[in-house]
Amino acid sequence: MNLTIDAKSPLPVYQQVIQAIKLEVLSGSLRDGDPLPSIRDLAKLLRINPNTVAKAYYALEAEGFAEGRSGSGSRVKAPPGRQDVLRRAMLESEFRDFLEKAASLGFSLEDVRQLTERMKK
Amino acid sequence: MNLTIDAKSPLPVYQQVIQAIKLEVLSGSLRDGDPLPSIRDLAKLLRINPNTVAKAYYALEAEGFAEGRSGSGSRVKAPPGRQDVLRRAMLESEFRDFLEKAASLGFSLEDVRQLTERMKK
Amino acid sequence: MNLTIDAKSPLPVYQQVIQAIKLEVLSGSLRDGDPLPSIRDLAKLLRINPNTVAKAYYALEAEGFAEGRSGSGSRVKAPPGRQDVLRRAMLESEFRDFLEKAASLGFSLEDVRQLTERMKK
Amino acid sequence: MNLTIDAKSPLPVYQQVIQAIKLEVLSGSLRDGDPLPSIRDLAKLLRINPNTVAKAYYALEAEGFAEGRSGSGSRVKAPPGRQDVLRRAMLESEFRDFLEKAASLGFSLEDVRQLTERMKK
DNA sequence: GTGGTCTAGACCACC
DNA sequence: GTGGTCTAGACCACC
Repeated sequence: MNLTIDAKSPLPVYQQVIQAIKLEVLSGSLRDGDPLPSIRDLAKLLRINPNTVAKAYYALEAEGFAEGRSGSGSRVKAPPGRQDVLRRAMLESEFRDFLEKAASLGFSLEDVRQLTERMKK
Repeated sequence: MNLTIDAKSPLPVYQQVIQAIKLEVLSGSLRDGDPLPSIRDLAKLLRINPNTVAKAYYALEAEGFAEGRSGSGSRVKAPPGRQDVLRRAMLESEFRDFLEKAASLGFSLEDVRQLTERMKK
Repeated sequence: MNLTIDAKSPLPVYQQVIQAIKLEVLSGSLRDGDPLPSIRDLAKLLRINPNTVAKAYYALEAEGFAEGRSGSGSRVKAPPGRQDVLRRAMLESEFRDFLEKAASLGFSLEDVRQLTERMKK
Repeated sequence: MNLTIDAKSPLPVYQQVIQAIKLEVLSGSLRDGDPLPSIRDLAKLLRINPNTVAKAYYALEAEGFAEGRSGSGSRVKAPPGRQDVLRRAMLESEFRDFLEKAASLGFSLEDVRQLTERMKK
């Protein structure tokens, strides 16, 4: 678990927690059955309120990314479907978002391609 | 002016308006001295509250992207500095954000480069 | 809207609110587009915390039974599918639950039928 | 003894145990003086914590449905009063609850009667 | 006014 | 210890 909270982000804190954990699952850092930190521990670590973590965990459960029983902690539940396909889909979705912003700044896909070439060096 | 509002976005509506207008200026669609739509017109167009537009215009003035007196409408004020340099800087900043997300999904710059190659075709 | 909260019920308060509103929708008392009471008003009416009502409304939105925008209140969203079919399905599901309890008490469907006959009179 | 525990039920586990045993007594499956399984055995069988079973047994004793000293196991104590009268009372109480739910869905006693007729076939 | 988010702190059932 | 629920009260964006 390697996640940080950006209090200034427009994305609500509990959604940042959701995103971060989803990414860990999709990138393979967290696998099916792995224990998640307890609500209180994660809250302490991130210096946020336990209720906020609970809200995130609750949403993760509703989306099938976690499972928790009273008294025995929460665990990761990798969603059905191949993880690599989901990862790829998320990457392409993010890339399209980026291309849209680039376009509104007046840059083309070719400009972006050149940017990647320059950064490689 | 070609901007749309996403009510569900975590980014507050007035900030979406600010961003959109800044992009228009940096991309050259809006130039120094161009008139901005009246608060009422823009509010009607975007179906948002005039107060929200007013708040955005006020912020744009504070940042030096617009200037206007009540009664005579608002006008674009292109910030000092070369627009193309600013545009480029924004592109690169957005690209770095995207690369960070890609990295957290486990993808490298090389993976992204290949993605641009595939999209070119 | 005619709902009461039973503080002693094992069913959490926010779930009681969810159930009650779903029933109103399925029974036709609340129709698509009808306004729901504001979170604060309903909280005052039921003498519960606004957060608890908000949690219920949030869940109703997630399930497609309501829709709410900041600043303009929440509205009922009747789910797709014929209401009468859903109502009937809920009735039968509740009836099966009841029959199960009756069975564990040692009563048969026939006993239940006789009970309905006696109550008719 | 034929009882199952639903961990997701809003009814606390220990209360589910209490209910189940009461039903066994009222339906005559368990009779005055019959031995109850040991706390450890029942806990193992239901895969719940022995403390939870102990809590249920303790409550049953308080309500006069069981009696037992540590070391010698617990025994059923059928409450005074005719069992069939109690059974009937519980059935009718459950039925009234069901009718209330049916009513809130917009169904009448007559609708329920027709439902039992259809299920008979 | 409206809903959305968050903190601080409490109590519960279960472990 | 664990998660689940709830209250009281705050601040925010939007109306």
